[in-house]
Amino acid sequence: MVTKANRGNRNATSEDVAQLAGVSQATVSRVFAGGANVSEKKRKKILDAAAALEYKPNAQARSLITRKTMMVGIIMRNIRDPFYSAVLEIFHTRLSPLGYQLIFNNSENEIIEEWEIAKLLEYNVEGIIVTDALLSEGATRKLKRSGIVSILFNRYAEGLNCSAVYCDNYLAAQQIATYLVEMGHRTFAFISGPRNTSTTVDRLKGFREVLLERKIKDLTIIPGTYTYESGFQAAQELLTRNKKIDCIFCGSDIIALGVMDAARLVGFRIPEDLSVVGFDNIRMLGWTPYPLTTWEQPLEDMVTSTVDLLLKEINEKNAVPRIIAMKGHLVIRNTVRKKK
Amino acid sequence: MVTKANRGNRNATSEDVAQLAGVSQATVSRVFAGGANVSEKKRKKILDAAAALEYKPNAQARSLITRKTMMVGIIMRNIRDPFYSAVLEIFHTRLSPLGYQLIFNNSENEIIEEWEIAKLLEYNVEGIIVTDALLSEGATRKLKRSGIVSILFNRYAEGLNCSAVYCDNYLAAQQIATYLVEMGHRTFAFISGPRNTSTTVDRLKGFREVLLERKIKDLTIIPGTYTYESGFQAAQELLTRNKKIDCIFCGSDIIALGVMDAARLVGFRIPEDLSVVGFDNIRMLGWTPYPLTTWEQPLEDMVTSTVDLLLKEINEKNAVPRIIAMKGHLVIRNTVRKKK
DNA sequence: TTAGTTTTTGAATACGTATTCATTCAAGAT
DNA sequence: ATCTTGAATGAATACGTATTCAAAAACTAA
Repeated sequence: MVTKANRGNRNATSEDVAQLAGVSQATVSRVFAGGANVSEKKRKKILDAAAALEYKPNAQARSLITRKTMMVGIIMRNIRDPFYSAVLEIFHTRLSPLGYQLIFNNSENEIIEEWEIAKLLEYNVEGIIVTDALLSEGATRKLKRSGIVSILFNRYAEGLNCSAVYCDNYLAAQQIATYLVEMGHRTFAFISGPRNTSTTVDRLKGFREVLLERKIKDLTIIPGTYTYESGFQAAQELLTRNKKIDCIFCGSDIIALGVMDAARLVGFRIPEDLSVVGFDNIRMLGWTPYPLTTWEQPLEDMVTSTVDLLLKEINEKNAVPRIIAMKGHLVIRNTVRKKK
Repeated sequence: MVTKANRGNRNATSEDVAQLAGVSQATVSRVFAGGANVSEKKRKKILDAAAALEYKPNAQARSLITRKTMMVGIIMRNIRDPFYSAVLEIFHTRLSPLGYQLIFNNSENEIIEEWEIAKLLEYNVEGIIVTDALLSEGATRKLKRSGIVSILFNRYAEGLNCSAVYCDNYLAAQQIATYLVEMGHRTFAFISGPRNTSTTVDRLKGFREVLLERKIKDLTIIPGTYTYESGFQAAQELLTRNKKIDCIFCGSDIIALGVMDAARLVGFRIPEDLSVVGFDNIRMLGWTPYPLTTWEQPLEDMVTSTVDLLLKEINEKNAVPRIIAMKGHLVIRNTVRKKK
């Protein structure tokens, strides 16, 4: 038998609570939505009734009326890279206390197309964070028209009308190059991520500029995919050529690990025979086989900025997209040969 | 001016589409909800109108009426462990094509309490997956009462009335122990995860049984936390004692990496001076410094089983909780000394 | 006391969809 | 032509909440 009390085993609603507490549904709502004035006496009664019925507000019904879902979508590439696992963890740590739920999406694509955000649109997320990838023009337009904020993390695109937070790769590459040259290196290789991404382009630009200034021309470029295997394979190629190479600059730490393992396998000692520099400063670098000199991305700060930007754009309708570059710094360990 | 057409910049609704197509809202709904019969002529008109207005169904409104949110919560510990990054990726790969959205939650707790699932309840997820942790009794009861399915991944609890999918640790430990004894080892250490978890208890049981059978009593147990640092430190302790140890069995690959690095640092060669066995078979083990012999968990199959179970319990009201053990197998690489 | 002010409250409504129910429509059988 | 049947449709309703509006209640000041 379905009585008023058990409602066929459905969860209690504000209506049920109202009935038990002897008030109207509106008053119950006022208690749980916060803000509005409710007399202490009734508030207490309502809270008691709610506890008795194990009442919890229904998020779907709520967002239907408030037009706020308090959900954010995150689309990640390369979640298996420890750098990005950390990114995800930190995003959750930041967003959860603000009451946002995080809808996780994995993608293997360099550019996120419309079909990949379709479900997030249906669910009316308030914002979308994209890490290590771009949004297609179509996707960006669609988001804009739907009034959904989007932010690129660790990538940016000039014409795209989309906010971004990234590590200043141009500056980083300049400083890395300067350091390497000062340490006496003359012939370089750069194992990058995919071509034509802001990350790769900026790093290449910064690195090249420094070399040009010093009249060094010896730079081999091998685009890769930010994976261990990609680094391993590129290094094998590089090191079995006739040409001697002083130093390999890697687009990510994971690439660098592949490079180091490949190099050691062919008999190169690091840093005596070959210097290696990474990028990211993932936690693993504290592990003994990989004392990698690298560029630390200010991960926590980058996430904080991203979340700030997200909130700002969610609240300020028509905010102008911003692109924020963050600095980072060189972490010197033990994979770059000292000056002779 | 707010006209019928632009509705103050809100997204188009089924009502808008209906109006433009010259049909009723009900018919529009029938087209998008699928199943029901609609004449080809009108269907075409509706789809055209929907495309013109960029209509997409509103998930919140839909779930309010269908009582299905098509959302699943996942609560993960140790997301930085590559094993669990992979787990997350695979869960997404499996669930996404089924139309489920994945709400990601991170937790550092061994036991998930009620407050950690509260938001997921408000959002009416249809199920909750918990990896590498348990649900508290209170949380389990609450979920049950709310009609939300919960499944433990890689843990189980006897009395908890909660489904689980895990790797048969008892069996695994038995086979590992057998292998190690046959290889001639006699003194052992086991660096486990946290005490009193099913994982640790089962492995210990299996390992001990085999040793007992062979009258070997030399087993030192050090509980840890499934981290590199935990393994590193435990190994340092173990190896600087007077007591000689043949072989260390590690609760996870990541622990084993810490152990190997610590051992090498103290001058032990692996496997000549010390054998090490891991658990999980994470991808990193293909990397050259860590040719770890380990137990492979059938990751893909475990996720598949978990998803199957999840769907089954979501659809069959009152399904009996099931606990599924999966087998896995030994992967022999190069960190266990061969029989003399 | 009374008039005026503020706070508290409930009835009614809207959010955007799926579904029920009754009605219309088209087609096939006689 | 009529009757029967099944498909196609629209009107109305429900899902569970927040919010508006007007009424009621509780204070304040005189």
